[in-house]
Formats: sequence, C-alpha cells, structure tokens
Amino acid sequence: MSAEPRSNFLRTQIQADLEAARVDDLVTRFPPEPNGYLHIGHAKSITVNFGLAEQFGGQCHLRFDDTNPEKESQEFIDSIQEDVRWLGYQWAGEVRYASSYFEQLYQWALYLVGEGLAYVCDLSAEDAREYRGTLTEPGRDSPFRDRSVDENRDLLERMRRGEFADGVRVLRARIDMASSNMNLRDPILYRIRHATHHQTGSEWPIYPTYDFAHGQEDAIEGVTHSICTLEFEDHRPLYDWFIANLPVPHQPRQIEFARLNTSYTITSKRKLKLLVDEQVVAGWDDPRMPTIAGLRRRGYPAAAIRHFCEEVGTSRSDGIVDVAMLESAVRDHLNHHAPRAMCVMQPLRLTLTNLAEPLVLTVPNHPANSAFGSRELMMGNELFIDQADFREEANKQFKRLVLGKRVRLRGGLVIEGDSCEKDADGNVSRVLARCVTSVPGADPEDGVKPKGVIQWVSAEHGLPATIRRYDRLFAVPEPGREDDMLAALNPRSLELVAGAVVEPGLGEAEPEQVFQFEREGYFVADRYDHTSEAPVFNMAIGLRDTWSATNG
RNA sequence: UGGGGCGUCGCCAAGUGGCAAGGCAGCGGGUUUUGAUCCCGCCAUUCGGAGGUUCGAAUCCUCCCGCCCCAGCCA
Repeated sequence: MSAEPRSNFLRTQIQADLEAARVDDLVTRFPPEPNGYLHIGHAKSITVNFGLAEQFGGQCHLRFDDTNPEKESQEFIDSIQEDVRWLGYQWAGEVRYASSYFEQLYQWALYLVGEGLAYVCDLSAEDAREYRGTLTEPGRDSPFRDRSVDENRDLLERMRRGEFADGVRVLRARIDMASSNMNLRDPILYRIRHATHHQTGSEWPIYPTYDFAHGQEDAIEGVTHSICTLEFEDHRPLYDWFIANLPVPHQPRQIEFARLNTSYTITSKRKLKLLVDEQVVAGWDDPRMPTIAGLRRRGYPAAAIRHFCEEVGTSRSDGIVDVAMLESAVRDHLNHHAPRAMCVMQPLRLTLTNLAEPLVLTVPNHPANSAFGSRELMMGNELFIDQADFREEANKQFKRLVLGKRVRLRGGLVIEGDSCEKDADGNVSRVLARCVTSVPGADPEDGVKPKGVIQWVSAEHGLPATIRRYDRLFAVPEPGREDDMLAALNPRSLELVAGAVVEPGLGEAEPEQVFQFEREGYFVADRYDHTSEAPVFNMAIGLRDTWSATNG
C-alpha cells in the first residue's frame, strides 16, 4: 500500500480544518443501527471513518444508533462489533449507544418546548401527511402548532410517563411548514412507542427520531466530523438548526459522500433479510452474501476488503463499482498470502505403469516466496488427476494429458499417456501412463519437453473433500433495480462438488485458512463445517482464466 | 413543474486557470513446472452539450441536457 493516501475531498477538507485549527483533534464515528448485519457498503463507511481517524491521528467511535427498538436486537449488536473488529479496527473507548443519551435528549426536547420551538401535535399520521404538503406545494400549519408552552410541557411529560397510546401524539419542531426543504416542515422529534428496548428495557415509552437524535449524539461525543451518505445532505439544515437552538457542548461538521454500490450485488438490508428469511441463502453469513460475515466465510481477507475500499476512492458522485474490482483485490492479496496446494475436483484414476518405487517429493508452498517453505508429497503409481485434464486426442492448443503426449505432474515427474480404459457408458475410467523422467523437477533427457503442468493427488493418501464452488448470487449487474429480485438470482451461484480429493495435509487446515488450489482458485476451509475427517472448502474466487473463455 | 446533489476512458477516480494521474476491465507481446503470477506495450488532442471570459479553461461565467435524493410517527 502506498505511503501517500490518494487524494479525496474528505481528506482535503479535514486536512484544511485541522490546519486552520477549526478543530484540534479529529473525532469520527461509525454509527450503525443494529437492525441487520453489516455489508460491503458498511465496510466502506467503516474504512472511511476509521481510516480518517487513523490518518490524522484522531479517534473513531462505534455508536449504535438504537432509536427504533422494534427493528433492533442484541444479535445485530454482537455481529456488528465482531465484523468491525474482524475488518481490523478498534473503536476508541467503550461501545456507545444513542440510547444512553435518551435522558439528555429528552431534556433538550423539554428545552425546545420551553423556547417555544417545539410542540405536541395530535394529528394522526395520515392527517400529518396531508398537512405536510407535497414537493411542489407548501404544507399547512398543524392546528396544534400554537399550543402554549405550559400545555406542551405538560403533554410531553405525560407522553414520557406513558399516559398515551402509541401514535396518538408526537413532539414536533416548530420551524416552517412552507419550507422548500421537506425536512424543515415541523419534523417529528419524538413518537410514542410502548416497546421494550434491547438496552433500556421498558424505561421509555417514547423514542427520539433519528433526525432529532443523530446530530446531538455527535455533539455529546465531541465528534468533529460527522461523515454520512448523500441522502442526508437535505437534513443538514435541520441538524444545524438543532445545534444552533440547543445548549449543546460541541458543534459537529457533517460531510456527505456517495455510498458504495457494487455490481451484481444487493445491499438493501430489507432485501438481504428477505434472502435470509426465504432461505434463498443459508443465513446472513452465507458465502454468497455481500455481508461482512458472508465475505469472511467466503474467504475474502479483511485486508483485501480494506484495500478495495481504498482503491475505489471516495467521492460525491453516485456510481456502481464493478464487482470485478473487489474480486481483483481478493486475488491480488491471496496471490501473495495463500500457500499453494492441490485438489482434484473430478478425480480420474491415473496409473503410472513404470514407477518402481513411490517417490517422496518436496514441493514448495509458494512459487515466488520461499518463506512459505515446502511440503512433502507422496507420489505412488496410483494417482488422481482431473477429468478435465485428460483427452484421448486433442489439438496442440490443449496443454494437458493426451495419449501419446507428455505433461508434467506438478512438483513431480513428466509422464506420457499410453492408453485408457472406459466404463460401460464409454466414459474414460482410468488412464495408463509412463514416467519419462525419474528425477523430480528434471526435464526429459530426449529433449521433448511437456507443454503443460497439471495437478494431481495420491490415490492412496488423498482425502475426500467437499468443495463448495460459489459464483455471483445474481445474474444481472443491477439486481437492486429488478422488480423481482428472486428472478434475477444466478441459478449457478453454488455448485456442490462432493467427490473432490485434496492432498493429505489439507485435513489439518485451520478453519478460515485460505489456500490456492493450483490451477483452480482460492479456497478457504469453512469456518464452521471443516474438520480433518471431513474437509470442507469454500471457493473464494477462481484464478484469472484467459483460456477457457475463448477455448471452451 | 419546489428544494438539494452529481456529470472526467466500458467501470471507479485524481485534477480546483498552465497544457488529462492511477486502479479495474480490455487488447497485443515476453517470462513461466499454475493456460495463474510477473514483465513490457496499447487503451480520453479531451473532461455531459453549446456559448462566453482569458495568452491559456476539465477547472471561472451563462444557458441547456441527463441522472440521483427528499412528501416514514425508518435510518
């Protein structure tokens, strides 16, 4: 990674604020609502907020924006913390909760009432909508807009005491029903919800809205830069109004950036939840999910995700990043960090007819980095190679095993195909070949070099394994735009390979350890299902393949 | 047809008046015991469009066009 972070408007503006001494030390925050699992879009926000704090020597908070208990749960609070840590970040201090500021927020609501800047409104939700007007027509004042301060205070206190049923009243700011900015048309500050909150239990029958809470939460925490997404730009005048009219201890500066969208991906929490609930996928952490937990289980390294977020840049223009860019970051990282190993997906028996003694081969674990060391592989005369790597006859483009032609067994000898046997259906069931070299790594003495190299596994020592080959969950570039998301699913997003055989050492793989299966791709030992008795590997991403696409 | 944003290569994205970075994708070629990696080369006389200011404009001004967001007691 480059020493100089690439330029973007966020860094430029924060740098300027710091240099002009408008702020002393940078404080940012990542403020998720615990109503779902974090996804790749959140990863972007996390890297932005924690990354900025890191770059400028500031600090970044983790704060749960838990103002809507009906949609939130402890499960999500736990998963979010785990995901942030896994991505490689540690928040400053304890985990924070908007709910721990509820009393302060309530006092500020009372303050606004006292200033004549907020009132209790009894309009029903439907009537309120009608009074709000439209994008092109101004709204009308609520008939309750001019209640006295005393009456408002009394009503608000009774709301707080739980005297009213859900939804019958709200507290509203008294701003401007004719504003061209809808957010300023007397927005709602508090609503009545007799709900049990995962943090505060039954202490509160009223809950602040996001709009009333968020800016003040940042002010309480001394957040200097509130980084958020573009859709909140329209809300900024409202946040500034609160900050200007309340005795808050600090004034945050909000800056908006464009959220991350990637092609072939859905990041709507509602839709992701649907995939889980409908069991289209095996859970929030299904390797096909764009959730952090899913990417993790898929074998995508945290460092690759971070690098991708950096590469993609941060700007204010909406766009859809080609998911190939993420995949490229994963390949790039894994190429450098994953040890090599061999796996035969569709085993085809290969008998070496002239191998006198089994060989013990010493095979390097990485072709370009000796620090990975090497491993010993037993090569007897009964092996498995992949069905795709053998043809009875083929043109010269085919660089694998062909009868009468030579190929190298990775890390071992060069062999030449002699004959093959077929089953009742006419399928090749066994290949007979002859070693034309006797020293591992050597070239044939007659000077006829093999054109290719193929992977293999000892039939005697190889381990049966389950391989889960994954592909993109969706078949269309913008599944979020589809009317029927389920119809856009990629029917081949998961291929279960039941009869694969892996080299013996792979049984000892640690869960979450990633290997490159040579000539195939990168595979991770499943976090939960992998055992030495029954190895299970998930495909993170295939190797770049410039051949099969054009040559079948 | 209210308000707020955004438009630089197929996809992201630097650049903020001095003569268009980089990444991804793609295309050639080389190396190679992974058809991988790696290496070399190619890939915007032009910045949504049209005018204007200037010695000089992607950057400043005017008009136009396109796309996104806002009418939850969601965040």
